[in-house]
Amino acid sequence: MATLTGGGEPSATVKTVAAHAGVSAQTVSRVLRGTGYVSEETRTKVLAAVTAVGYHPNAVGRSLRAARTPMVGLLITDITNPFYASLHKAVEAVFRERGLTLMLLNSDDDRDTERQQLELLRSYRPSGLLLAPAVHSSLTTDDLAGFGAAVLVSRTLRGLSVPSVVTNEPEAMGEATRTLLDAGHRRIAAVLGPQDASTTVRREAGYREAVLAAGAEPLVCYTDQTGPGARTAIRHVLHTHAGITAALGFNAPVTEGILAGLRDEGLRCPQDVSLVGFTDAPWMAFYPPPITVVRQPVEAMGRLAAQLVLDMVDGKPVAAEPHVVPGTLLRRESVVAPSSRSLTSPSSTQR
Amino acid sequence: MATLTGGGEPSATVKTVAAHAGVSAQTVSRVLRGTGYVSEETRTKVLAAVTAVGYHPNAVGRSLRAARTPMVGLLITDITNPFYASLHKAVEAVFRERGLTLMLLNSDDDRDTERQQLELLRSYRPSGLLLAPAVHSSLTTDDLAGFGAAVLVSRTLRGLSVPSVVTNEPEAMGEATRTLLDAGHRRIAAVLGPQDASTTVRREAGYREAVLAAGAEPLVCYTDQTGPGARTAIRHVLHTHAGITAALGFNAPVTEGILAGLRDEGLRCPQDVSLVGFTDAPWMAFYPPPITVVRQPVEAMGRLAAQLVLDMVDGKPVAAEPHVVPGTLLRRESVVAPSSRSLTSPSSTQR
DNA sequence: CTGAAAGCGCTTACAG
DNA sequence: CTGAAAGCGCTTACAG
Repeated sequence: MATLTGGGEPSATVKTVAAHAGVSAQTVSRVLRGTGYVSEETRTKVLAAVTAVGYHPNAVGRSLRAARTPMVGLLITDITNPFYASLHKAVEAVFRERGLTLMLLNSDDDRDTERQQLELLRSYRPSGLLLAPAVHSSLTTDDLAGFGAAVLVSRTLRGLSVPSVVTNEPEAMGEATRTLLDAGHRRIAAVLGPQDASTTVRREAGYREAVLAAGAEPLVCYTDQTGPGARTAIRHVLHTHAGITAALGFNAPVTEGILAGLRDEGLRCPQDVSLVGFTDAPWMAFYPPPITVVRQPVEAMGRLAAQLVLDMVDGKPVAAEPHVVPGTLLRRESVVAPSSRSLTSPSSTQR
Repeated sequence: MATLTGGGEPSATVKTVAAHAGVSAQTVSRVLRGTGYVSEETRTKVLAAVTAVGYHPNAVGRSLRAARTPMVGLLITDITNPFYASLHKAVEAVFRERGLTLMLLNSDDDRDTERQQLELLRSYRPSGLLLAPAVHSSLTTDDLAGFGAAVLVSRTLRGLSVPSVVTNEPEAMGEATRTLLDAGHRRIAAVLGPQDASTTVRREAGYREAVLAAGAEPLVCYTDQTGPGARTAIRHVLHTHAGITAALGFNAPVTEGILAGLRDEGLRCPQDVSLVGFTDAPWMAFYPPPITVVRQPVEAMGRLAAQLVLDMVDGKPVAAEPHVVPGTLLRRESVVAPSSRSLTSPSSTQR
């Protein structure tokens, strides 16, 4: 059996290069950074020496001297949520162009893990931070001092006076709800995220306002915003509240969970239960039926949030009020008029 | 309008703490790292000083002295591919436990971006690297020297003699193909990934062997392994090859794209075209019909790959041969016997 | 246009 | 059990 172990000969430094080129270390530094005047001859000599000795710059040395690392943290709750994966991709593209590294950190939506990860990030002396706070986050404005540029994305947090980028959740959720009301639905279940998350609060507000304006009764349940959680939740609400003919999904995983739960109960979408999701996913476009959904502009949110961080890094003033990027309702085929089934109890259709 | 700019007062260092506690800097260091003998009294004094002056360790200083950063890179092609998102999550969990930071890098499946990102990672003097190489990667074993511990995940690369973690792709793909053959299908389209990717090569081999053993004709097409790419590809192959009654999807996004393409063509799954996917996704379990799929053990692959890096970091020997984690076929409802439609041209069903 | 000196924050030998 | 000294690799003033 062939085996390998971690190797590692001492690597070349600016000094090695300097010695090889017959110049000083800071001349090497000047050539590499492209700053200050260097004669063309010296420049060529140095570059030749760089390849000759196989020199690779050491970011750690540079960062120590510069007091800041050209790195921005992105602290989210779960990378397997496609919304955050797309957010990471959009943010990374902006930063890469500017020569900044993006460091991804997972909080698992846990308050202590969040603090721990933030402490880790802080130890690298990053230039900035993009943060989607954990549900019961204990972070304060003081905790975010020292990150220089800090910006909230998607979720906000009471008492954190930091710029933020969000969607027009109340309006978008209101529109989604009215789509169902207009189709004739009166008993519409809203399957939301964690009760105290700002995203839940804002989306619930839009839902309640629309439902109450139509003289209907709000039917909400809270979940951990995962598919399995939503699957259990929708089944429970169907059993405890008779006559539900429509549902609203908090995010893409929750919308998945609702469809799974409906299937568990032997209910069809949209014939038995109409559905509107919040946050699009590729499969929703060709699912039978294609799912009507509020498209969250995740790329735009990511780019804007990244730009705010860059502006703050550059010392430009940034508005402290939330920056709102509007979502749009994509009308597909998962909403139809309620059927007569709505009058029978769901348990009668179970096997 | 309230405005904020990036702040940042000079932060406390070990010296600040030392002065406050009336001890030396390296005593502070000893207390913080928990190494060597320190009297209980000194220890208490130092810890009090740490909170008093608001000290936060600087990883940059530590890394410079230690020559290695407690950081491992994970270089993948696209974080919005759920397989890689889950891989990141699994790997991160293992490393977090060991106090290692995971740094996510995107290559966009581009050879130059891959080199660029690797160079960036190298500048941080990381302790290791987990790599899913780009399709036309130009990396050599030499390029990976200096990363100490390097391990390939999911994809391998000819000429790279580095430990790797893969699935039993030929066997699993063979089994998936035989499921379709056994149901009576003879014209089975395999919608694969990029032609030169090791994953494509291995899965195609399993497909071809099974098809040829059954005396049928292989029908393969290559894609960029994204949903939109697969959507175009399946439509094209349906038009150029008459009588196709079944399809095999290379990964989750490709399986999505196949379903979208079938819908475009007015074809139903499974009545008109049976389907088997490679790599599971949550929505596949309750899609109508639930999709039969080869489940890739992504968490197990991630944990194993992470463990190999840890072993190499610890100087333990690691087998250079590929480490194979077996996938399993999940039989759901997207495979049925071919119908008579198979005798009509797909264009006749278009509107 | 180029170089000698100092220091970023930390930890590793080496002395007491 | 504790401290004075040196140095990790780089870049920033400061001189020539």
